[in-house]
Order: sequence, then C-alpha cells, then structure tokens
Amino acid sequence: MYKEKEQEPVALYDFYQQKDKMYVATDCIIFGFDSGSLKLLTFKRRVEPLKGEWSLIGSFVKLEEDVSSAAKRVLEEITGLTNVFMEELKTYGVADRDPGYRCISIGQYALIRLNEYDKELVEQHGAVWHDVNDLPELVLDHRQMVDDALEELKRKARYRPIGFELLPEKFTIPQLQSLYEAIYQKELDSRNFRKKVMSHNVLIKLDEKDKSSSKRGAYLYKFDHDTYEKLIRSGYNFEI
Amino acid sequence: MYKEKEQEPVALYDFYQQKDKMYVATDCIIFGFDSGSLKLLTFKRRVEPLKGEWSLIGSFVKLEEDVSSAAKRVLEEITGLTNVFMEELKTYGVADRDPGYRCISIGQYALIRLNEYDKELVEQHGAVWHDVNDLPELVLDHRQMVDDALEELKRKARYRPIGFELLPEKFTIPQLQSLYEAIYQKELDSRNFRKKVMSHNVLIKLDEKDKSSSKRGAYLYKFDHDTYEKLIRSGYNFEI
DNA sequence: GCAAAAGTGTTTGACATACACCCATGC
DNA sequence: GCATGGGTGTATGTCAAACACTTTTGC
Repeated sequence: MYKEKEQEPVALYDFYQQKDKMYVATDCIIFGFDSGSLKLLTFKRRVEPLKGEWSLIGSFVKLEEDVSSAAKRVLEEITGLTNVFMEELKTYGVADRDPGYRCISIGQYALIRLNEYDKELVEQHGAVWHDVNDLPELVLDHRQMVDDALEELKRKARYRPIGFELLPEKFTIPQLQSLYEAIYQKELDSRNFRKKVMSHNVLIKLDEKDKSSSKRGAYLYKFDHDTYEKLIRSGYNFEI
Repeated sequence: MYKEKEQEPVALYDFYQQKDKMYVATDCIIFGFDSGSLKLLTFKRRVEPLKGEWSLIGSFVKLEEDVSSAAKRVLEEITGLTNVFMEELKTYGVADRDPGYRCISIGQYALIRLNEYDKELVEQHGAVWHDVNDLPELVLDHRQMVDDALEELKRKARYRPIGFELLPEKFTIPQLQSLYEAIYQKELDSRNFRKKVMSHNVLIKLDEKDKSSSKRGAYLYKFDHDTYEKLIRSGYNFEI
C-alpha cells in the first residue's frame, strides 16, 4: 500500500503532515545454547557510523512491513530459519541513541537451536557467536538490549517452556538442567530438577540414549507440545 | 538537535537516506481506581480519520524527544500530573494499523491517583473516565492495548507494589484489598490478604481512621517506600 | 439492639529444599 | 577395577488456602 520509494509518500490527512517522521529499526537479540552456556549472535557493522564495530543484527522497518515481520526477515536472511521463537523485548527510544539520525529501535529476542541454522549463510554475513559471559563491546545501546533480554529470558523461562526452543528436538535431562543453570545463573539440584520437570508430564521419553557426555548415556526426551497446550488451556500452572 | 521543521532534516549518512521513515506515536493507557473498580481515561478523537470516536490519549513522538518523554508530556498536558508511574507496554507495529499513514505506536500504561489529578484540565481536554468493565468501542487497536495493559497490570501487581500508585497516599487495608480484587478479578480472603500484606512490614499504620465506608472505621496506612527499597536491594521477594 | 464493615488465629495440605548413594559403562 | 556422569527417594520446613467469630459504632 505504501509503495512509492522515489517520491516521498504523502499522508492522507493534514494533521499528520505537520508531524515528524523518523526511522524505525528493529534489532535482534539472537540466543543459542551450547556446551553449557548461552551464546549471542553478533556481527560486524558494515555501514557508517560505527562501521566495523560489533553490533546486534538489525534492520530498518520498511513502510509496508510489520515490525515483527522485519525482525523475522532479518533472522531468516542471516540464519535461514523460519518459525523461530521470537518476542518483542522493548523499545529503545531515547532521542539521541543513534548518532546517524533520529531512529528508534524495537528490540526483539529470538531463541534458536544451534544444530539447525544454516552455518554457511551465517558465515557469509560475517555473523559470529559469542558466549554471553564474554561479549565484546557492542555499538550504541546494544549491550543494554542484551542485558535486558537476558533478564527477560530469566523471567519468562520460569513459567513458559521456552527453554526447549534452545535445545535440539531430542535432549537429555542433564542438558535441560544445564540450560536452566545457564539461564538462571545458578546451580540446581539434579534430583529436585528432574522431579519438577517430570511432574508436568510434558516430556516424552525416547528409547535412545545420548552417550556424547557419559559412558552410561542419558535417555533422550522430546517436548510434548500437544499435552502442554492442553494443560495450559485448562489453566495449569507450568513452572520450572 | 533536530530543529528545522520547514525543511526536512537530512540524515548524515547515505545508508540511512535510502530507508523509509514513518510516524512514531505513543498511546497512554491511563488507569485510575475508585469505588471498587478500575477506570480508564479516554477521550474523543479530534482529528481525522475517525474524528469523534473514543480513543486513548496519545501523541506523535517529536524528533528531539524521547519516546518516554512524549508519553509523559501527553499525560501532563491532560492531567497536570508529573512523576507518575508509567511503563512501556509494547509496540503496536502492524503495517496497516493506522489508515491515515504508516504509523507505529508504543503503548505506555500509567497508574494515577484519582484524588490528585487536575479535574478541570481533564475536562477541558474532553477526557472521560470509563469503568474498564464497561468500555465504549475504541478506535484502531486501542482496545487491544487496554486488554494487554490489564494483563500486564495483573502480572506486575503480584511482585511489585504498583497497586499503591492507584490509591491515595493514605488508604485502608480493605481499600487495598478491593483494589487487588479489581486487578486480579477475583475475590480474596480478607484474613489471608491482611496477613500477607502486613508480613512485608512496608505499611505504616497511622492514628487516623477512615469512616467513609463503615461506622467503625478502618485504620489508615501509608506505604513505606524507604523500607521497601531497602528490602528489595537486599534481595527480598515481595509478593501480594 | 441491630446492621454492616473491621479486625483477628488456627489447621491443613502442598510443595520447595536439602541431602547421599547406587548404577551403568568405556576405558 | 575405576572413573565418570546418570539416575533415584525421603524427611523437613515453609507457606498458601480454607475457614468463623468478635468488635465497634451509627442509626
């Protein structure tokens, strides 16, 4: 509907025309999980200002595009993934946050499985995974976005099964525990953790074992989305 | 910094210039509490499109203005209040949400005390309080914003003492309970409620009674911000 | 003296926490 | 046979939920 790019499109009503327009961006805080710690996808900024510095992956929102679609577009361009867990974090709207020109940014965080994304594509875009506990300096307010996202993740993980978005389809209980330890930044008791997780009856035990981290091997499980949905609809209070 | 209104300001870098600019608005979901129920401040829209219909109170964000400042400005213009509790809700960024022109809006909700705002000013602006359980139809996605804000209020009220922002400085325990019942939309047991609230030691009992709703009268209390801050800083888990 | 709201304690069950040992296997 | 991580059960304390009667006072 707002197609013309050469000539500036015109607002339909006088009232709007006197008002200021500005750039609207979206920045993606993309998390992964591996080897016991959370990872963040960053890349080297390719445009002035601040060219060459570490940055989150973002884009300007186009006139004909939803804000959430813009973030999904960016994520797909870089990782090849669609149908990824992604939620709005908050808006970064301080007037002078971007030295280039007035630009607000809507932070959106995504959780992806490190065994599923397109590694070549990521490389082509110069994107790099960093351990969240060992991040380089990031441009603008991007570090704040990451910190906010980690806080939000901590809050959300408690009452919603978003942790599973970060693990492979098949995972072991020790892996799951290690993930929650990374999110909550504290050690958990394995007996209590297992008890609580199992009590919800949303894990399907498989006949396979994962022997990559022990001789005995740990049983693999899958998250049972259907049962979870049913529970939630009936008012169940899910908590990990 | 971005002052010129007649001539469109120019972005400093080529990269920006090819991108789309759009209007950024903020809409305020302003809640009050009285007579056992939550109220929402709405007004009749004065500009096309949708002139004359019920709407939230909002404004376009100016180039030199923070998004949060814009919301505070609107709130002060209409109620005369500053230093009001206000937080970002979320961004409404669907491409065709505003028929006038591409415009995203950042919803921000505010909690105010109905005994403190400037009633004349509110009237001058044609603003009207509605019971949230009996709202008229609102323009655009404003009804969605209200519903989202009510959800958020329910979540936030549990772990943060934001309820007190809606009551007069001095309030009774039954008033406080009635407020929480309105927020949670469910009745609470008065013995358990009082026990829990008092257990935090953040209420200061006054020597006055409020007799407006009973012959016996109920003691008035004040919220003890200082003690609350100390508790929180020391990691206390506040919950109502 | 009675209606109407304010104020007060105890019991119960559910759940979070703390805690230590055996199991299976590859080397 | 031993080192390594996987897997299990019980006891204790804390806290939320349920529940009913007395107090005060204006009329």
